[in-house]
Order: sequence, then structure tokens, then C-alpha cells
Amino acid sequence: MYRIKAANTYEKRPEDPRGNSYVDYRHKKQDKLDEQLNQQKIDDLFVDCVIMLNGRLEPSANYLRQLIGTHGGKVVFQYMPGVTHIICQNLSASKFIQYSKKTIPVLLPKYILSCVEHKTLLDTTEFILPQLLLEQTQQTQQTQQTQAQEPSPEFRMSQINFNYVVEPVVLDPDSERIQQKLQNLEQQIKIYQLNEIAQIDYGEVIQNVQNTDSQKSSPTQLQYIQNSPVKTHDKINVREYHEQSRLHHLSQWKVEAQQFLIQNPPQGPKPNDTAAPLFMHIDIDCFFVQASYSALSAQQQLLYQSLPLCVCSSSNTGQNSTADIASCNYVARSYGIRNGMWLRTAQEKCKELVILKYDFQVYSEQSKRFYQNLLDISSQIMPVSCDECYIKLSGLISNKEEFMTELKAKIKRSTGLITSIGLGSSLIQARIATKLGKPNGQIHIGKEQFIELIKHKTVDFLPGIGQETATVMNSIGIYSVGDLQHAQLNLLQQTFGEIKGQQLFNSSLGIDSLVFKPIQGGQQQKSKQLQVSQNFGVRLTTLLQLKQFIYNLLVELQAKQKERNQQINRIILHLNVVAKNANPQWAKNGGCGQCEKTTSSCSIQGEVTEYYEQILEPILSQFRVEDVRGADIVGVCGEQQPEIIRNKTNKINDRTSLNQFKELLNNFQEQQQNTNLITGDISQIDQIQDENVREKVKQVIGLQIIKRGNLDDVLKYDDFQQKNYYMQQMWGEFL
DNA sequence: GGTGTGTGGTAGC
DNA sequence: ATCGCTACCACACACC
Repeated sequence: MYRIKAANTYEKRPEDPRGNSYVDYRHKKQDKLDEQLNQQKIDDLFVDCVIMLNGRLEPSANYLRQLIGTHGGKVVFQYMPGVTHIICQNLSASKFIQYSKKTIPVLLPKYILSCVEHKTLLDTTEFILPQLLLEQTQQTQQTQQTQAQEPSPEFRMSQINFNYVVEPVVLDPDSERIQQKLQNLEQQIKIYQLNEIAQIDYGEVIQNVQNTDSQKSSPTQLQYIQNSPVKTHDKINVREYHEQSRLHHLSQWKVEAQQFLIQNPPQGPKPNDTAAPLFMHIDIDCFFVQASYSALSAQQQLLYQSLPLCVCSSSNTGQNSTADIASCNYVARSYGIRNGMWLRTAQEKCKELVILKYDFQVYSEQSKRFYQNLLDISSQIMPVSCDECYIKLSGLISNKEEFMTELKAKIKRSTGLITSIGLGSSLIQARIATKLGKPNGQIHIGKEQFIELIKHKTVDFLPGIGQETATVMNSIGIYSVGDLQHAQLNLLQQTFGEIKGQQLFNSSLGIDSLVFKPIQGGQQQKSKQLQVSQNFGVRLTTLLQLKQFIYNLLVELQAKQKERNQQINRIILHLNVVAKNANPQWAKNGGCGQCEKTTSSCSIQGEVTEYYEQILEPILSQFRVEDVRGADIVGVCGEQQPEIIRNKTNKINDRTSLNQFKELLNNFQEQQQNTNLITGDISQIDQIQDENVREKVKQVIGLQIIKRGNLDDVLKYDDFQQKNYYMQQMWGEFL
């Protein structure tokens, strides 16, 4: 759910009454403060110093500034020539590189305090930032620091909700190995005692892991568990788990597709940028089903030819089975079966439903073959997933129908798979064309047709609009794509944010918010983020388990980082904790159910696993073990920060689109003025004190009244009052 | 104005 | 009528 900025909780930044910019305001304020401090000066301790304060500091930068000021020093917040000391605590990776080149000492805030205490400028060597020392002393000091940290005293073992813990966990009924491991888990959980936890020597645990890790045979062979005094966590080997996770593979295949295109650069002609834009979107229909089917024997294929098929991890149809359908063919869909539906439910709808098994190997091969067929079409391909991509065709195609027919036939011959193709003058138009044509479709949509064709679809038909966005849209009176096309842009932007609002509006008009980024052959693809997570089959009840699990994930992240040859300068840790009032039924067998999510992150320099304690500490301090009620799910995300972080793009900047959009807006406003639909008494709105809220309510009501006829109808409409949090708040305020 | 950090939504089968 | 894995985007807010 989008959080709407509550007008009364947001205090605007003070503005200079003379209308100067905030920067001027700040400089003047700083000069004034310097002056004041100079008057209160105690001594000339720092008189020759220009001290730069950087980032978050403990004690706060404000305090340090006053301290330095009253001792005769000058403080700056940005680097400039003449700076004599840099004070900071935690350098981001970019700053690290920047500062490690400078000859100016980079010191901990403790330096200032100590100098004041001893009333003299001390030698700086003792206070150099550990991060920078690390560089020189080859990590020795860092290791000591890490090991010296005690587990947070807030952590206590407490009552564990065993009812929840011992709930049967079924990853894959066919896998005895998994079953065995999970049984072990249950037994282990039961024998846990408080005193055992207290005895763990974390230093030793880490040491053991590092020893095994350095053998490099397999980075995730966690032998430390066998050496550990308490055996706990061998049931969760992240890599083994990922081997049988379809979503893990799905994500990996996308990377593989990218790498395939890098290694086999498309040889097709270069699209003509001056010609009318033309993009193709191509997608394999129900990829998993078709691929699994293609791996069957000819005899079986004949047997299943026109039957409802699906791919599911399990064929267990028992009452409690919650295995879900990864993909189903169009025959099955005619029975009302959908992707993601529980197998049990699906079989109630169609008893003849044939269940095919996952075959990850085949999917991977078919994906490669699929891409192989696309290499000679154009030089610009942008993969979306293992079975789906965009291709730029501007100025390359003469007969569109013929081109699509031939391409589909070619892929069918090579892979046996049926595809759908869409052509359009933007990515989203092509994408929608594919969607409209499925299955086995080939459609070309012109700019003009687009708006008409999807007018009557619900908003979630558009890519980028999922459940949450659709709910919020409904609450402001937008249900169909047509509604969105005629919506007020400023209302959208107020609700969804400036950029997002514009993007949504653009999408409804067939204007891209997605940027076409073709793979550059031969160039190493660098992602901005690497992530490792496991949210299934995890039941943690102790601090030790939690720590070991996170360590496992970090090890896996590190392995991944090395495989991809990427640098990581920040680690983000996501922790899901079972919500206080979570319905236990919601946690599917092994799933996590309703959770509260927390995140913490830290900048890193060096090996990922060395930041084990640092990343854990802030997040652990927010939870106590009693909050961790049995099922905790953890993901670790390493991030390589992009060079340009903020870009405000995606505004309509091409003249035609801008005019088109203005015209639409005018039409709508005109229509609104000429209508007699506004019949309800809306005078109460004027009683709302806060101007922002008042204006917003007016806009929202304006739209609602158009939809519903009059104010009474608006108020009666359930969704309007219940679904959206901010609407509830606002209505509550004046009703 | 800029940076750092935490939150949340979406797609793909 | 819900969860799962990964990469990415947009945004709020704190802090300077």
C-alpha cells in the first residue's frame, strides 16, 4: 500500500524570508553560528585547524561543531582546500576511495574529544579510521574488532511457540533427502536449551567457516556445523535449496540470457534511428508447460496433445497440499485454472488436469535455443526473462505479417515451442500487443489503436500495475485503463509520487516508462545489485540459528559476487519476522506467512563475510528472541551502488506526446465543468483545516462524483471507505 | 541542495 | 485467494 504523505506530519524546510535558496540560507546560518561560537571561545586549541565533519557521527556533528568552535577551530561539511582533518565514522565505498588518496588524516570523532580532554593536539595515528588502517595493516585490526563484539544483551531465549514450529514442513514430498533434513530440524529445535545458547563461541564458529571456505572445493559446504558444539543448521544449505527453487532458476536464467547475448552478440542489421520507431516483443506461451512437454517422449506427447496441462512441483493432491501451479496451458486456462493457483483448487476445477514435472535443465536449454533464433533479426535485443525479450526493428521490416509468421515458424522448428509476437511503436505498445494476441498470436498495434484497444481493460492489464497499485487506483476512482487515460495527472502524481504518477499516466497512453537498453555485445554486464535469499522452509528459533543462517547467506552472496566478478560496496539485510497477530494458517507449509519486515544495511570495503557481525547488530537490536516466534526468514542483498543515483527521467518531453497529453487534460476538465453530475453537498469539505488535505479531498471527490453520480453514492461505496488507509483517515476527519 | 538509509511495489512461470 | 527468488525502481525521511 502506498503511504500517503500526511500533510500535518511533514514540516516544511524553513525558507529564507528574503527568498534566497536553501544553500544560501544554510551558509548564512553556519556563518552566524561560527560567529556565535567564536564569541563563546574558551581557548585556541584548534585555532589552526579546519576540520571537516562527514556523515553520521557519534557524538552528533552538531555537538562536535560546537565543541570545535568553542575551542577556536573552524568546521566545514564539504571538502575544500585547506582542510586539515577529516572526521568521520563509516565511510561509504566511494568516499573511501576518495579519502584514501588524500594525505589529510581521516580520524574518528574520538580524536576531538580526546584533544579537548588533554587540552592539546594529540598525535593522530591512534585515531585513524579503522577502515583506512585496514588497507595498510592487512585486516588484522578489523578481525580483532569483529571478534571482540559481544552478542547483543537484549537477546534472550524465551518461550518458543512449539505448536508453530513443529508444523510439518514439506518442501517436495518426492525428496527423501529434504524430508530427512526437516525431521532432523524438528528434533533439534526441541532439544534447545538456554544454557546451550550461552555457551556458543562465535569466534570459533566463524573461524571454522573461514577454514572450510578457503578450501574452495565448495564455498557452501558448511562443515563448521559438524565441528560446532551445537549442531543446528545443516538443514539449510542455501545452495542446495536453490537447486530446487523454480524462482531462483527463473532469475538466474535471465542473467544467463544476458550473458548469452554478450558472448554471442546479435549479428542482425542495425536499426535505423531516423525511421519510424518499431519494437517487437516476443514471448513463449506458458513456457514451463511447453518446455516440459517438449521433453516428453513422442508417445506421451501424442497422449497429452490437447489435454489440460500444468507444471507443478508436486503431484500430491491431499487436503493440506498447497503446492502451486507454476504454469498451465491454455486448455487448462479454459477451465478457469491460473498460474499460481493451488493445485488442489485447480483439480477441483478440472479433474483431468495433467501434472508435468519441473525440468530445469530443459528450460535452460530451450531458453538458449530460443535466443539463438533471434540473433540475426536485429543488432539490438533487450532480454526481459528466459523466454521473453524486446527487439528494436525500426526501419528493418517491410512486411510485418510475413516477418512474424516466419519468425514464429522458425522458433517452432528449432525448439518446438509456440510463441506470441507483438509489434508497436513503443515497448509498451509491443508488450500489450503480445498480451492481446496470446496464445500463438501475432499483432501489430499502431499508436492510434493502442488507446482504443485497451480502454476497457482493468488497470492491472498494464505492465507495472500490480495488485497494490490497482487497489490504490480504485480508491481514487480509476478502474479501467480508460479512466486512467482521462485521469488528472496532478492527482496521480499526488497519490503515487511525481515520477511514478507520470509513468502510470504515460503507460495508459502507450508511452514508455521502461527504457530500451539493448545488450552491448562483448561488454561485461554489471548489475547494480546482487541478492541471495531464502524464504521457504526456514524455521528459526534461536539466536544461534539466526546468526548461522545469515552467515550461510553471506557466504553464498560472496560466492556469487566472485562468480559474477562484481564488487559490492553495501550489504542490505532483510529480515522477516512473523507478525504478532499473524494467522498461522497463512504460512503455507514452509512459507513465511504474514510477516513484519525490517532492513538494515552497511557500507563495506573488502570481503562480504567479514561484515557478518556489523550487519547483524543493528537489526538484532530491534528484535528480541521472543519476537522471533519460530519462523524467521532472511534475505541478504549485496548492492553495488550505481554511479548516478538520482535521475529524474520519464517526464513527457517529446512535443507530440506533450500536446496529446495536454489535449486530453483539457478535454477532461471541460467535460467536468459542463456536467451536472456534481449534485451532492460538498460544503463540508471546506471545513477541513489543512489546506493540502482539503485540496486533495476535493480532487478525489471530484473524480468519485463523476463516477458515482452524487456524493451520497460516493459515501456508500464500500471500497472507498475501507480499502485505502489514507482515505479512511481523511473521511474520518470530516464526516 | 546533496547523501545515506529504510520501505515497498513489480515482473517472470 | 497466497507464497516464493532476484533485480530494479521510486520514494520517504533523516541528516548535513
